[in-house]
Formats: sequence, C-alpha cells, structure tokens
Amino acid sequence: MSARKDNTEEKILDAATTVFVRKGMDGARMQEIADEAGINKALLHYYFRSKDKLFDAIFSKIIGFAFPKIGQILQSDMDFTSKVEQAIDTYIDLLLKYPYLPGFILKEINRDPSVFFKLVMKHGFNIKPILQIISDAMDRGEIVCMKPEHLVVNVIGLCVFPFAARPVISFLAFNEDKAATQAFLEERKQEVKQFVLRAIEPK
Amino acid sequence: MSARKDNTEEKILDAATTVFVRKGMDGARMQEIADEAGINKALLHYYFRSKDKLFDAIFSKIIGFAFPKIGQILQSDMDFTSKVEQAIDTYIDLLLKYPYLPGFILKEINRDPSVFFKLVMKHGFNIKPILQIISDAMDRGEIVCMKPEHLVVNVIGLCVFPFAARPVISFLAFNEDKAATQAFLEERKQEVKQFVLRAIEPK
DNA sequence: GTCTATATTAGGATAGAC
DNA sequence: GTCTATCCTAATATAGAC
Repeated sequence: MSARKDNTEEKILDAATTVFVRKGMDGARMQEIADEAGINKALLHYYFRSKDKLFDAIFSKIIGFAFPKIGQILQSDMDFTSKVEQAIDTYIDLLLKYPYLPGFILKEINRDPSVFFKLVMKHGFNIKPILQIISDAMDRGEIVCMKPEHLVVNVIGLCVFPFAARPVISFLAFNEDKAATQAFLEERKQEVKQFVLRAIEPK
Repeated sequence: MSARKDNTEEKILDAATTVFVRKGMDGARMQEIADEAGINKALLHYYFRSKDKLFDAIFSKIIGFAFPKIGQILQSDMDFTSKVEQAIDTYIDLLLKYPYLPGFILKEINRDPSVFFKLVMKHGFNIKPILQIISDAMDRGEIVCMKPEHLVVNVIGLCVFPFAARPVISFLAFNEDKAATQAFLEERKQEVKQFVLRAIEPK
C-alpha cells in the first residue's frame, strides 16, 4: 500500500498493515508486528502509544484508500454502462493487488462499526452522488429501473465477495490449486461485467 | 440455532454460539460465554476441555447447518430458473433469521482455513453435483452459458454480501436506521431473483 | 456437576540504560 | 531513537471443596 521503508515509522506502518490485514485487530500481536518490522515492541509504543492507535492509523489509511475508488470513476462523462464496466475493472484490479482487503474490512466493520463510521466521516466519503448518477441513468432509460442502492450493493458484492470467500472457493471448487484460484479471480473482471450488463440492460 | 436449554451442555452450546458468532474466535472470552450461559468459567472447561474444542463444536454445527442448504434445493425436479428462485428465497430467509452468520463464517474462514477444510470434509459437503445441474441447464439452453462456478459465486455473493456488509450499508445508505436497513435486506429476495434471472436469461 | 479460589501464561504497556 | 528488562492486567486453564 505504501512504498519506501527508509525510516522507522514507515517500516512500522508497513509491518502493521501486513499483520493487521492478515490477522485483524483481535488476532494481531504487537510482537508479531515488531518482528515483521525488524524492531522490538517498545519501539512500537514509542511511535504509536497503543495498539489501538496503531490500528486506527492503519484502518484509516485503508478505508481512505479502498472506499473512494468507485465514486471517482462514476463522475466522468462516459455513457453509464461504460462507467459501470470501468468501475468493475478498476475495482477488481485493486482487489487482485490486495486480495486480503475484503476479508479484513468486513471483519473489522463487524467487530466495531463505530470505528468505521468515524473514519468514513473523517474521509468525507458520501454515497449520495453515486446514487444520483444511477438514478439519472435510469430516468434516461439507459438501464432498467431498480432501487439504486440495490444496484450498488449488487455490483460491489459481485466484485468483493469472491475475494472475501477465497479460501472456500479455492477448496471447494479448485482443490486448493493456487493457480486455478488466481485464474478464476482474474476471470471475474469479464464475468462480472457481462453478468451485470445483462442484468441491467433495458428491454 | 438449537432450541431446548434444559441441560447445562445445551446452555453452554447456545451461549457459546451467541458469543462466538458475535465476536469470533479471537474476540470471544470464556468469561462472556459463561455469563451468557449463567454459569461459571470452570464449568465450561469441565464440559469442553478448552476454548479451541468449544469453538470447534460450534463452528462444526454452523458449517453443517449453513452449507448444505443450497444444494438440497437444486436436487428437485423443477425447471432450472424455478430452482434458482427457490434457492435464493430459502437462503435469504435463512440469512434474515441469522444475519450474523455471513460475517462470522467469512471471518473464521480467513482466520484459519484448515479448520474449515476439515469440517467440510467431515460433513461430506460436495459442490460437484451442483455444478453438474447448472451445466445441464446450460446444455439444454435454459440459461446463458458461463462457467458454472461463476454463477454459483454470483448468486451466493448477491445473497450473502449485504449481510456481511450490513453495518456499512446501514450507515452509508440509511443513516443507521434499523428498520430501513431491515426492509432493504428483506427486499433482497425479490431483488436478487430479478437481477439473476435477467442476467442468465438466454437471448 | 457445580462452585470458589488459584495457578499459569500471554500480551500490552512502561522504565530506564545507552 | 532504540534497546533490554520488567511490570501489570486480562484471559485461559486447573485444583480442590462441596
């Protein structure tokens, strides 16, 4: 998510991101983060006073990074279906790069929603404009009518769910074959686009 | 999930289910389970030697309960689209009854996939027959052609995701209005059916 | 079978030397 | 800023009385 590991603070943030995303707040251990960063526990507390504060820093970074993506694309002036296609491409590319994000975000959101709420407000994320763009496309007859909220949930769910459920899919459908699972997830870009476009195509 | 609370073991199982589903393995506390069951910690260890063993019992029960549902419906002899409709109805009804299941299962699956793998094998759950039924429907031209795995993932994702992401949806779309969020989730039955049927309808 | 009391360990946090 | 050593609390687990 971030790059340079020159100074200690960056090393800690990178290490904490890795460990928190893998284990979640409850499962993560300060010792493990220190090991991952190549330093000792005391230094973690020197930079970030507590595990809570360190977690907040990481979670905030991730929410600010993952949530605005879709909204950005929908602001452009393409026709609506092209926007949808591009949003799906962009989002699944993001997930292919950070496949543990969905599991992590869903876990933390359910653990303590209030933490998430504060972050959304802090980052000023707003879903209203997105819903409006969808309503307008429906009014113009570009796509079938439905509650815009459902369309948003459908598209995001189709993108996100396979990544959150990856271990299940890998085991049940591909006998834990890593390459086959990866190929399946990459196919999702085409698959979700086709599925959604068929579903929203006006009669 | 289970009913009678006559004997202590049942009380413990019910309490542990409640707490584990709400907090997950990492977040759950034996004290909290004891409180919920109206007994003390020592008795937990008397019935189930360790937290791990108690968790295994709960998780096993839940996997055996939630996973076979969809497969059962697809075995009947309706036309394929009717089966899909009934599967969606049944599954979302289940989720409306146990809305915390998706978050819990996804969390635990990502925490330690091997635990989940063992349980799937123990319960003998198999996805092959489901994929075969879908392939057959495609061969008969009842629905569009696509990889059956993608269709399964799409349908399950559309059903499950809104429940796993409920706090997000509740906050972003409904200002945390409980009733509005609940109504939205109930609408999913109609919504998902329509969405999927449009997407798989042959041209 | 159920309790109280206690042991044990793990893990977050701090003190203090360098 | 970084380390070693240590503290302190929370949490799992056990001993032993009833």
